[in-house]
Amino acid sequence: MASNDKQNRPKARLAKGFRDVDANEMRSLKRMLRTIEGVYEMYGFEPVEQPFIEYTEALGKFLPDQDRPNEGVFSFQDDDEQWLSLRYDLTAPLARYVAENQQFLPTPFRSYRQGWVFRNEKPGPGRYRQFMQFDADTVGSASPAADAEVCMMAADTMKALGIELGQYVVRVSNRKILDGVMEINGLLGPEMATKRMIVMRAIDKIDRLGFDGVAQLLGEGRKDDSGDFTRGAGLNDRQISRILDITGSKQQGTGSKGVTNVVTLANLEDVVRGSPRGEEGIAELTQIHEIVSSAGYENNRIEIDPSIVRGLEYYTGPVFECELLMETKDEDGRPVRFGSVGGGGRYDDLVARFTGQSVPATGFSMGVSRLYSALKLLGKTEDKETIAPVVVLVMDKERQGDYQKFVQDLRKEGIRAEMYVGTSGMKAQMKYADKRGSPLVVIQGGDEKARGEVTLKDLALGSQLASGVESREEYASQRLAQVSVPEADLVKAVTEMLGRGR
RNA sequence: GCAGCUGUAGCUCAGUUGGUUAGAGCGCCGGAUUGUGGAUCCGGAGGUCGGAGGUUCGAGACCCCCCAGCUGUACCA
Repeated sequence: MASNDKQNRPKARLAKGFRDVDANEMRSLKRMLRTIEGVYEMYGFEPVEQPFIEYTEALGKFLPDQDRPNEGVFSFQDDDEQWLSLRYDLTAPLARYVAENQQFLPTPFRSYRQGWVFRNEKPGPGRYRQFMQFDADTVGSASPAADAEVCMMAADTMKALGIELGQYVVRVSNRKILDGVMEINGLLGPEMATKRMIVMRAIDKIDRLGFDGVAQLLGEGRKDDSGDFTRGAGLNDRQISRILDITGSKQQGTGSKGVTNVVTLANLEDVVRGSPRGEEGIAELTQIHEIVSSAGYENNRIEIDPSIVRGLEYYTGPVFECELLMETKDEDGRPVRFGSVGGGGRYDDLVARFTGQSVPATGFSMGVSRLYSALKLLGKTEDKETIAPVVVLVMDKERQGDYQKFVQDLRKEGIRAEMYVGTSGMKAQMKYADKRGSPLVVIQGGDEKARGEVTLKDLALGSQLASGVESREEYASQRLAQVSVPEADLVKAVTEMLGRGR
C-alpha cells in the first residue's frame, strides 16, 4: 500500500488555481450564502440546482473551425465520444434548462442558483480556476422592469451583507448606446465584429488604464510596463473621441461631482443623436431609472454609468455591475480596491440558440468568492462564531462506554462534544484538545471515579495562566484552571464554564 | 502567449569576492513530567541546495538549456 520508494511518492500539493476551504471559512461562507439567498427568496425567485457538467455543445464552447472544445473550459470525452465540459458560468446552463423545460415553466420564469464554476485559465491573485457564483435571472420578460428589479436586488444584497450605503454602487448602462456610437462610427457590419470586441474590452479597462490607455487601445495599440504590446482597434481620432465621449457623459462641466442620472441621460442624448438603436438604449435606461428612483433607489445606489460595457459578447441591452467602493489594506499593508463583485445584463438571444425563438432574459451574477474575500478583509465575516467541541479524555480504555455517556449527555444539552477516538496517552490527548481549540476537557480517571467526580479543565484560562509561569517546578506543581465536580453535575458545570468564557 | 523576478529542511528564510562536514527561526518527534495541552530547559529526526549540462583543483553560488512558482500583461466564451 504505502510506497517506500521516495522517488515515486506524489507531492502533496494543491492543483494550480484551486484552493481548500477550511472549517472557519466554510461556516462564514455558508452564512453569507444564506443571507444572499434570503434576499433572492424575498424577491420571489425560485431555487434551481444544476449539474457541474453539461454537454459542451450546450455551453456553446467549441473552438471555431474545430471539433474540440475551446481552451479555457475544462472538457473531456464520454464513452460515446461526446464532449462534456465543466460549466464556466451559471447562465449558459440556465439557458439550456429553460429551453429544455419551457413547457413546464411559468413565464416569466424567475430563478436563482448558486454554485461552483470552472475556468481553465491562468490564475492570479484573487483569481481561481474554481469559484462560486450566485446567480438570479428572469427569463421571458423584455420589460426594463425586470432589469430594474435585478439591480435593486443586487443593491439589497449588499445591504443585507452589512455593506453600508456609499460603500457600494450598482452601475447600469446599455449595450445599445455603444451600438449606436458604433453605428455612427461605421463599425456596424459583421466584418467589424473583431473591432467591436476590441472596443468593448478597451472601454472595460477604463478604471485601470484611464482615458489615455483606453485611447491607445482604440487607436494603434498600447505597450504596458512589462514591455508587452497590445494591438489596438485602429480607429481614427474622430472615432476614438466619439467613443470616449460616451464614458464622459457622467460629467457635468468641469469640477462637478455628484452627477445625477438625469444629467447623465441628457448628456447621452447628444452622443447617440441620429442612431435609433442608441436612442432605444437611452429610452430603456430612462425607464430603469424611473422605476428604481420611484422605489427609493437614488443614484448613490444605482447609478447610470455609460463606461460600463462588460466584456461578454452575448449581452444585448442593459448591463450592470456591482462595485465595492471602499479601500482597505491587505495582509502586507498595501491598499486594495475591491472593484466589481458582480455583474450581469440582458441576453435576449441565449435561449434562441436551442429553440430558434428569441426569449428575452436578464440576470445578475454575484462573484461569491470575491465578495467573500472582500467581506473578510473588511472584517464583516464573523469568524469563530462556532465554538470547538468539549473533549472527553479516555483515561481508561475499558471505560469508553462511560465516556460516551458523558458525551451524549452534553450533546443532549446542545453542547458540541466528542470522546477522544485516537489511541494515544493522556498527554497526547491534551495536545489534541489544545490544537482543536476546545474550550475545555473532561477528565475522569481512577481517582475521580473513586470519588464519583469528574475533573473539568478550562483550556483557554489555563493557557492564559501558564504564560505567567517562569519555572518548571511552578508549572508542574500547579493544576491550573481545573475543578472537580460530582459526576451528576457534569452537564451543569460544563454549561457554566462555557458561559463564563464568553 | 509575452515580459520581469524567484527556486536552499514541512514553513519562512540566511549562506561572505566560488573554498572543508550547508545553517537559523518556527513547526514536528522524544525527554525533564509512567494522570495534564499552553511557559521553560535538553535532545532528535528531517536536505538529490528545482532538473540536466558546462566552467573550475573546487559550484548552493558563475555560464547555458529545461522545469516550476510568483508578479505584471494579454486572453477570459
